[in-house]
Amino acid sequence: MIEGTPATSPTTDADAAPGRPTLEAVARVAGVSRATVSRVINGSPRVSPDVLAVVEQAIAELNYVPNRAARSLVARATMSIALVVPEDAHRFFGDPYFADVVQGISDRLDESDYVLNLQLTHPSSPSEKTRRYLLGGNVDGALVVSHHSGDHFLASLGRSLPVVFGGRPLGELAHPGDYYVDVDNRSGARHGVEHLVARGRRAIATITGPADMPASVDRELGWRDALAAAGLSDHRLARGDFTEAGGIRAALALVDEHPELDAIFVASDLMASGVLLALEERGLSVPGDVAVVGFDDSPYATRGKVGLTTVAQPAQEMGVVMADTLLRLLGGETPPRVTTLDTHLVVRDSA
Amino acid sequence: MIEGTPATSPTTDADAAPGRPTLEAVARVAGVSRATVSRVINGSPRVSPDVLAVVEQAIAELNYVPNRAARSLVARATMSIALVVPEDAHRFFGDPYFADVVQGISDRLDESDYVLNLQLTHPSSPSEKTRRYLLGGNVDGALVVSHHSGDHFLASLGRSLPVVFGGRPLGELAHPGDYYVDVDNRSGARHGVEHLVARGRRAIATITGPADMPASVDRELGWRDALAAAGLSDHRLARGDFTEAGGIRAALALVDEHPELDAIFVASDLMASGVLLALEERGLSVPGDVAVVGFDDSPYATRGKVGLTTVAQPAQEMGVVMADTLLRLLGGETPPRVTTLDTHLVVRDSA
DNA sequence: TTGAAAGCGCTAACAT
DNA sequence: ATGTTAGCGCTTTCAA
Repeated sequence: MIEGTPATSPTTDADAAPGRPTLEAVARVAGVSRATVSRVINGSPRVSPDVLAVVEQAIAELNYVPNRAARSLVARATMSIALVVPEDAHRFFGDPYFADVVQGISDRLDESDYVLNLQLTHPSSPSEKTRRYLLGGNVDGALVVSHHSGDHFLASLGRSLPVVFGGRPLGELAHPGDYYVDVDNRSGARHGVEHLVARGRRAIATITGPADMPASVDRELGWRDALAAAGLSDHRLARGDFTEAGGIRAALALVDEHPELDAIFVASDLMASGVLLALEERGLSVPGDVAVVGFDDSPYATRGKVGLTTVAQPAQEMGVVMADTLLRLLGGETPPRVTTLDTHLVVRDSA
Repeated sequence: MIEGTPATSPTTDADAAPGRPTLEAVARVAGVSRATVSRVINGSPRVSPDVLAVVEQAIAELNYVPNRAARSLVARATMSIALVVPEDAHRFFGDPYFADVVQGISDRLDESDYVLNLQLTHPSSPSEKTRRYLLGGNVDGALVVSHHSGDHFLASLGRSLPVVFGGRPLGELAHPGDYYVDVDNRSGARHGVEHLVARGRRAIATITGPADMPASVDRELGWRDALAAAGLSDHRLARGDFTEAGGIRAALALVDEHPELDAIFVASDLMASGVLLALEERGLSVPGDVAVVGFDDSPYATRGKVGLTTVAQPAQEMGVVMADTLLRLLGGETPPRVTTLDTHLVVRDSA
């Protein structure tokens, strides 16, 4: 089905098979042994310049491409890694953060010989097929990208396979040997809140994400850190769910219960976007009445009328580092088990 | 080699290798030949019930999983298909439409033995690596998901490999033999505009997408169809870019240039979301002053204060059908070259 | 119905 | 520096 044009066939053999050229065909054309061709392909230094030229010529001529399966079989490596996404598709694809992470992963992998196998799985329990796939030696390693990490199978996957997590695995699901790259959510949040304090705000509330997500927990901790350091009260808290609608609900609840609040630190830009809507609804000006600081520096930060001051996290770099860490692991190196990426504050209008 | 825990080893051989069990190991345990085990694995009917039971028992006992590479080598099939995404990552991941398509693809593929290789490429020219990958026999087929399809390499990919496109390849880039699944953008748009007409609107403008996207072109055509049928003028048109900001700009330009307009048919919900913002900015009420109909029925349709009346397209089904078509192609069947999915109008507040 | 044997395309000792 | 030779784990004729 993938017939190419026969083009040039310098050999005298009568057997010209129709399929893709094999290493053996190259060897024949170049007039050398298969081992030599193999050496050329794998960049061995033990090849004389002239032979190398001849072989490369033959390769080009035949448009030869090594057969991955054959190579994998003998090398006992699949040269492919899994991108495990234990999230609802909308959740995942709708989040600019993931877009950046995946782009970073893809970019880094482009420089390698590995390919990416996409595994969309149910958040709380990967399918039997996925499990078998991951454990069945079909990939050399895996990258797990998710906010959740609430699943035991994935949490323990690192014991059977080289795995790098995006974001710190949470609590009991974390294993001492886990590799992961995370952003410094806690200090990022702290800086965001400190900015609020520096702006003279004193009644600073927060809207967190779900309690089962490490990022939520850490950002909440950072909020408390800053308040404690400034001697401020940390009793104004509402829990959101990282959606815009959730942000609206939480903000409404917050202003109703704590009418005195003069600032809100929101754990994500998407929720902050909802907060802005809710505040407008209540006739509260931003940053006049209430200052708002978000988290992510996603496209949502600049979507509304008032630019969102937010804590930027290097999502794409996160992807790059994740891929890089796994690649080094697969290469037999010993990369750092934990990499923590820095955040930085982006000041716009809202605070 | 150092012996691990012997566990169960009914054989008398002294050579227990430590790696994953091979088919041969299963054969030994079951006391049959490798050929028989192979038959069992591949569901051959030529196996007696008792032997089958014994072999299955052995497989379960050893937790045997066939080696993909070995299988691919002999079967001359990789059992993997490429998901080619010639879009900017943000564009792609930020679009709920793609989320659904990919989910659909993934769902359908989960029922097969194929895995998905993610290929993020530059919209206008896939990297050399991607080209070699796709053409080098590394995948059995490819699924191209994009709004664009402005690239020649991808457009002609179908000649070297079974390929199914998501969305009709445009104009000169289309090849007679191409397989694709598309939604009926033209009639969908027409119905949307007809709804506007039925609501008594007469000065109906449109905001289109980029001219190089088939979906844009078709929706514009549908808009014209409806206007022509109603004897209305089709001179109120602004070109957008399928982004929210673009929708805002286009809407602003439209109301300034055609203050008399009483309705806008917008080629995507995301842009329509921007349109709603722009209209509010100008103090125009929806649907009071201006009625708005979007396209997609994405989450954006219900995000704002006023629910968006929109033309729903079955994005997830599109993914399923794409995958299904490719699978049938790979299976030697002859599925329809073109599948056109229906749209339907979802009436909310905006029109 | 079952087994024996011959590869699929490649790499990696081991010779030379 | 280059060639020879064994497989990697599986499927598949061909016999029995």
